[in-house]
Amino acid sequence: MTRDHHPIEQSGSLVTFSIHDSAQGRVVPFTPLVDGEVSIYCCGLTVYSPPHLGHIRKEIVFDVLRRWLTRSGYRVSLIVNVTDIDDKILATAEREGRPWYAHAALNEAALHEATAALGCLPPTYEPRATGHIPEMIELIEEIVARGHGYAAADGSGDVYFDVRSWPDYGELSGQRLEDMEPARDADARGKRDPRDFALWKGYKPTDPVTASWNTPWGRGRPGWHLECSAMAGKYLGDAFDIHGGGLDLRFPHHENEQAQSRAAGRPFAQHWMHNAFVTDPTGEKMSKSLSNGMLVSEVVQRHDPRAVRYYLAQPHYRSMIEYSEAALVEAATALERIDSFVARATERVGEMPLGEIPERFTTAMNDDLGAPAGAAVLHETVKDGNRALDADDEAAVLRSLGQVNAMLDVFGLWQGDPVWAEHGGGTDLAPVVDGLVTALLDERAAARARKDYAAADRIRDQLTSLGLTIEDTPAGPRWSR
RNA sequence: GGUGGAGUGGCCGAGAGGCGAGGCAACGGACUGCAAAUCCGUGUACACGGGUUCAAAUCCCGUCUCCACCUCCA
Repeated sequence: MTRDHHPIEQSGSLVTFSIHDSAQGRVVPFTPLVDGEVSIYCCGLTVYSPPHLGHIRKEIVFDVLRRWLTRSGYRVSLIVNVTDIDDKILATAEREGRPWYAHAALNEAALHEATAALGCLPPTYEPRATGHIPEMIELIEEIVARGHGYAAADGSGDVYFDVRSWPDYGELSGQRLEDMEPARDADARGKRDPRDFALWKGYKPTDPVTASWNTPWGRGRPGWHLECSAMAGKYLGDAFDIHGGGLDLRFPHHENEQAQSRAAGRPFAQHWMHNAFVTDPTGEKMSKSLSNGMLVSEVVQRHDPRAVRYYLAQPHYRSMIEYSEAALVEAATALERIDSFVARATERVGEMPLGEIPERFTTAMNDDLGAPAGAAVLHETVKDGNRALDADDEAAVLRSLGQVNAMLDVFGLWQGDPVWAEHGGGTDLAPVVDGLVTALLDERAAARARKDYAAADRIRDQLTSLGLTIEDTPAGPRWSR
């Protein structure tokens, strides 16, 4: 595997990875702050509910980004936080009658189950908001000391960011302060401007005491935006390369993160990447509240998890995916075609090589993660490989197979990837099944030999009705699934 | 009111001035006992109306429809 070469040396010329920087609204060449390393902070989930298809798309998008940059020779640090304290967690936990932290832990476990099921590598580190209160307090102190934050005048214990003290406020989302809809926040709660946002939220008697921490401004809990700034700073430093997240976080979350971090004197993210949504079957954004069979745990009951991953990874990350069950089935069929080539080619050459990545695939992925164009190259390579298989050109089969595996690996779909290894559990019946099916196929072969096609077809129909596919190849019958 | 995005063949889904990405489905052919798989072949697609250009899905103007954000939503 040639994974360690430095990108600069790749094919003798400078590698030109470009990304769409949402802050600039265009695709720009990417140059990391530290040569050969990429630092990425990606807003994780607020764990008040199990993840649905839309949530998991973000995990897959950034997993593919990370795999691609790693494959390109970079050392990648991917920090994905878990927001384990916020209004919705408190509210949902109370409604469901369990402590907020237990509720968060439960849904964090569901998140991990979902990411593992869909083959996402664990991030470099996954900090929890509640584990970083000291870092948050430090950050607030810096902001206040520089005159961009203030404790609420009403003595509530709230601490706000003063948006009017920060001229660049609105820069990231391309909005001007005066155009913004004034917050529909009826009670100003001691704010200087209705658009000021909370850095820290003072303790309210309706909150559980366990959801509060002591600070120089009194007891309370962190504001959502502040958490991310503090965690990004701790693990990636004052400046880092890429900040990612869902499109809906661009404003206010990311705008606020950037404002408060820079107001504290930290350069913060150099580039912003935002992935688009998965819409629900009515064409609207999938919301957390309606769980109409879109939870990851439900979808993987209906479909092969690798097919689900393919379905979410193949469209461009900035395009909306209009979810439909039919489209998912279609994606599964397309992946089956690839898998079927891999299976037959692997049988032929007797190994699972991870080969070179075709140039066109590299070009596609370097252009703002052009997954669709990359997938097209993948399919064309499968076709090449199938032709080679038909032509008995073993060298060409080996080459195509290596390329296909390498491209699958970038998408996190390579079957040799440990993320797809079966996690044990129960007796492995595979050899038994294999033996039984082989015995039946032998019987069918005998029937065919004596031209008793009725008997032969009966056996095949029987196996087909069990969900197996029987193919007669020049090398004899093979069965799958 | 402000900001951003989208409308592509039966379906999904790229592209962004000239040679029809790719997949799924369909049809024809090869192969097969029949199939399956595979290969070969088959498509006058770019919301609508104007315009610019030798050439427009791609640029400009206008219209319609949809979506997102401006509410602690990936």
